[in-house]
Amino acid sequence: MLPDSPDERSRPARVTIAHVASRAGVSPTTVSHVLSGKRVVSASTRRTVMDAISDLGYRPNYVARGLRTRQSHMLAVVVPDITNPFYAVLTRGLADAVDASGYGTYVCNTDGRHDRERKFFEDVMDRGADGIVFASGETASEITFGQADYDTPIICIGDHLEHPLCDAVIPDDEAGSQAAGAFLAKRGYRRIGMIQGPPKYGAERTAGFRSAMRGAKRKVPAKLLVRGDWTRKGGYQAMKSLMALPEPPDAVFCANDLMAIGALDVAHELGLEVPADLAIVGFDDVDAATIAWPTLTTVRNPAYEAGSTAGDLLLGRMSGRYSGEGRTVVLPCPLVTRGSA
Amino acid sequence: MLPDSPDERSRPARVTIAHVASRAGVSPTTVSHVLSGKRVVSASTRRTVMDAISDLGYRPNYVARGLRTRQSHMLAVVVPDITNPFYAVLTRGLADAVDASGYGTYVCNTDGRHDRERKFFEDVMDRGADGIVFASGETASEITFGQADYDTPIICIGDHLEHPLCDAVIPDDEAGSQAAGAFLAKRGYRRIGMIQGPPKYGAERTAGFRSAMRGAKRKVPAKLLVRGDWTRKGGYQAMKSLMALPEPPDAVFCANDLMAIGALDVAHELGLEVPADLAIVGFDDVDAATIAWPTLTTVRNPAYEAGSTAGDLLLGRMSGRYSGEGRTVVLPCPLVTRGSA
DNA sequence: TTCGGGCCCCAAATCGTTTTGCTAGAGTAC
DNA sequence: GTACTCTAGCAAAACGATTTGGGGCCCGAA
Repeated sequence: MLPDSPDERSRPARVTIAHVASRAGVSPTTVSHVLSGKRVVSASTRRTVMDAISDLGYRPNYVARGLRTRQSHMLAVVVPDITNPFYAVLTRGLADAVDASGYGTYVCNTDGRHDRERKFFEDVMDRGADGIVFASGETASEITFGQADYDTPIICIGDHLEHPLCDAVIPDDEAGSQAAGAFLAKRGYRRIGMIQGPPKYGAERTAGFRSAMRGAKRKVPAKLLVRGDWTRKGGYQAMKSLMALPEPPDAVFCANDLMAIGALDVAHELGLEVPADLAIVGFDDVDAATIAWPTLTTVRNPAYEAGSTAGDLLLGRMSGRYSGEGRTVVLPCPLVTRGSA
Repeated sequence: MLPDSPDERSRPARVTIAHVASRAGVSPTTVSHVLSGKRVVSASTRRTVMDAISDLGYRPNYVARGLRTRQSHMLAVVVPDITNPFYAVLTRGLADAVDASGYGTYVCNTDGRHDRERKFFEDVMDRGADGIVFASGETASEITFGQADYDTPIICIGDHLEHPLCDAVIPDDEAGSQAAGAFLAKRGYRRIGMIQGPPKYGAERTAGFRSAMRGAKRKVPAKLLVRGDWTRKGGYQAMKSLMALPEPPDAVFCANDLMAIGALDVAHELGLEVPADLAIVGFDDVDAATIAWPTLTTVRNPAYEAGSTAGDLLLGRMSGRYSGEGRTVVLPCPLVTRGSA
């Protein structure tokens, strides 16, 4: 079959506001006004215009509009990896919050790399995003945003940022971790250990745990505090080392669910009963927490709420309803008890 | 603290190509040419211009550029729900494939609703997306794209679409399901059942399974073919009904992993040994498949590859390297054997 | 009759690029 | 000196909307 008739000059030019205007016998100005409602036009003219619009199948060109109005009605969300359920849910929360106001979302995966964070930051600025939510790990604050006159609002998730227009929404990691520790203590576990995140990360989770131990008058030997790299495998290895101790723990708080699942793996491997022989608590409450066996007791990290409050904060600034200095909202991280502790 | 000095007219106007030009003592045209390289400019002029650019911190305005060139360097991906790991991974595959070519991705969640599919389709057209990948469930083909002269390339994932510029990438559900069925038969299971998707959905998976049973000379009693709604709970209920049969199955193929996990739930509940008493096979190979206990034998649905081939197809059309009629690439779905069968 | 004031609508400038001719000048060849 | 070809740069017209300062027209009041 041949591609098409060779002479297909016939492709109808895109229909613009000018076509509508000429068909309706009015000026482009008037068409614009019936569309935007920024000035009143008589009912009869409005009808004529509307008819012309639907006859011609006119659709406004957002790019042209954006050039003039300096608004893209697009938000950028910068995350380490959309494949990570936490960020996927966060993104969804954001999208849902702003969808009704006509904002779409543009997603960037940084893999936690600074160069990519920076590149995407510039990319979305140049694209004219109306707002940015920055959730790229804990490294956000290290980004240099340059000294330019950014009047684009920015929200940081999980971290602060020194910038006048920057709001922050942060989960209350410390309180959540404290609740987890207190829960284990109250359940009567004697030797409670923790698998932390890598050095310099997740300090609040460790702090919350320590505070809980202090509150319960429990000593926590240095040997019972080990580190993992957030992955299932890392959790597995860390747990292995804990269980190899002369006096292994009878309960372990893991700084995230993936590592907790790794810890569960070694419990299975060792033939231990969870939670009778060994209790395990995670952090995040990802989907997998209910799929693991036994189901994982964990601290809920409110990804969806984080995304949607970010959206609300952004909406507030973009609409001009709020224009003060940076706000910070902290989200509670409740303990959810299931089978593993 | 007061908002700012009251008279802050001082906000420096955005620096445009004209500023650069005047600072470098050349015309905007020349600046544009050094940036795009579309015409040659002398080395000395180029240097002057580049210096002016970095002195002023000029950054090109993508919106204005897009208006003129009719390119947004943005791709839209329309999925039911980014929260679903399958679509998250697909989106990531797409993003990775096109990132190097300077394309970004705009994500739309339809929740499988036709009205939203349609709305987002128009939205991304009006936004001037350079390409669209449509992965919104199995309903894509029912969308009416209108008769407009869309010269925007579209890729459908998992389904075809009657449109000259539309390519399709579809996973080989049938072959994958057949492999799963054949595997169970070869392992010597006697009564093999299946939990299908809802009516009218996932027909290929059922077909593959039936074909495998025919090939292995196994009869499959109608009672052993039940339906679920893709969810864990649905799988749980379907499995319940299967096990309540006078002659329950000793192996079950589930049309997706979530339902397989639901099936595992009832095995646990009934105290059955998996796979000794009961074998279970899923479809998709989501992350959770390796978290379930025992780990799930399943058929791999290549989400990442689907996304990245979609990206490649798009790149081919957008660059003009290909402009023929709709292509279809089918992706193999290999069986991955783990603990549950 | 004139003036003031609503009501509708229009012309033209603008947003920040890219893309065409076009031209001035410099270098050859005859 | 003429004719021709390059080279390097410029002016101006797009691209498709929004925005703003007017300006007819009509009506009622002075």
